Amino acid sequence: MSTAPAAADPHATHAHAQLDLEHFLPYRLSVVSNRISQIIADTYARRFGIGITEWRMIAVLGREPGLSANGVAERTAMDKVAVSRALARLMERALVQRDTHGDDRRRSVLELSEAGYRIYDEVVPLALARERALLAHFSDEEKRQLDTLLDKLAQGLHGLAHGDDAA
Amino acid sequence: MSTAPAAADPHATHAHAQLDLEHFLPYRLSVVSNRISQIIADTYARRFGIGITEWRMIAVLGREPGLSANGVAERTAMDKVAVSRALARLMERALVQRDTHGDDRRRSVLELSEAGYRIYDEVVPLALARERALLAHFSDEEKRQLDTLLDKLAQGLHGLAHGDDAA
DNA sequence: GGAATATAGTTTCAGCTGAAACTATTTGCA
DNA sequence: TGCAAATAGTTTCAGCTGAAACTATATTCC
Repeated sequence: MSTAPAAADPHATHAHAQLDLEHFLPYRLSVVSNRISQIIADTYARRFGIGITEWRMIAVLGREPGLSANGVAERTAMDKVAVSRALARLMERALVQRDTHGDDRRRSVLELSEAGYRIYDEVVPLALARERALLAHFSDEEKRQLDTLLDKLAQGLHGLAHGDDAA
Repeated sequence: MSTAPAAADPHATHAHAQLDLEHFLPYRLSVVSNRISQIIADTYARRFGIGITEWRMIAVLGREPGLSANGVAERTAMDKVAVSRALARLMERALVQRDTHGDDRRRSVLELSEAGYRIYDEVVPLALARERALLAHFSDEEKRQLDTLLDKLAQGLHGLAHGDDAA
């Protein structure tokens, strides 16, 4: 906190509780994460005309063809409404083909079209390059740490969700 | 990648590029961060009827009374439209008072009302408790690492924003 | 077999969001 | 002084989002 100009009002320094947003983990995480997402989304939008949701869908379908819409939702942390809408957009542009599952006609069977794979093959190296750029100044040790810490944060969330009255 | 079921389609294993969303940093950051924000937002909404934007505004005004709307925007990483709307909601509920700056009548001078401070004083300890809960299983060393790594990620972003054609 | 329940996916609705346009005020400068 | 440009903040508009309702199909259980 090098530049923090001390708050002038007595309220801030006396009676009241204190919390600096800049040092508050959920805030910092959110800011960093949203900026990264925004930068990436801009690139995808400009170059391919797709949003984050579409990109995620293309990414999982490129790796696991034949997934159902629900399967996509599970693997992308998106809800089924978002998946349904992304699917509609992708089908409109003929980037994804939909079939119906033989045994269960409620279930869709999704696969990238040739055009979809062309985008996939272009976006994936770009995404990986972005990730490398993001981590350009990280040592191998730091990358490992980041990996571990993110996992640990994710784990901790399960317990956190319902601790509403505990303080 | 312990549980990855090998993709069945030849597309996935041969010719095409490969990227696992689960191991892709921007995706993981986004998922963790959004889940944390969601959990916190739910709590604030249920207990105080305020959203994340309002909470951020209350947080900075509690610490730095007298900020302008622009000052709030700078300190919360929100854009001025979001600030304007959060301000409208907070004033409607009489949680924030607005005055006009003497020397520059465009500029607002914002401060929490008594009711605003009451919420601030209730929310701050709750937020800090949430943060502690999130980091409950982190050693001091891990907390330091997380701090450092987030800073480093944030720094790296400045250079990333315009590297559009580089691959 | 057939009613009740569950599941896959879509649509509707109401609220949120950012970009751009707009108003009001101040600053810069001839 | 007075006009052009900049700044603070608000409003408008168009698109995105999640919850809930809805359709269609499948499963359970009598």
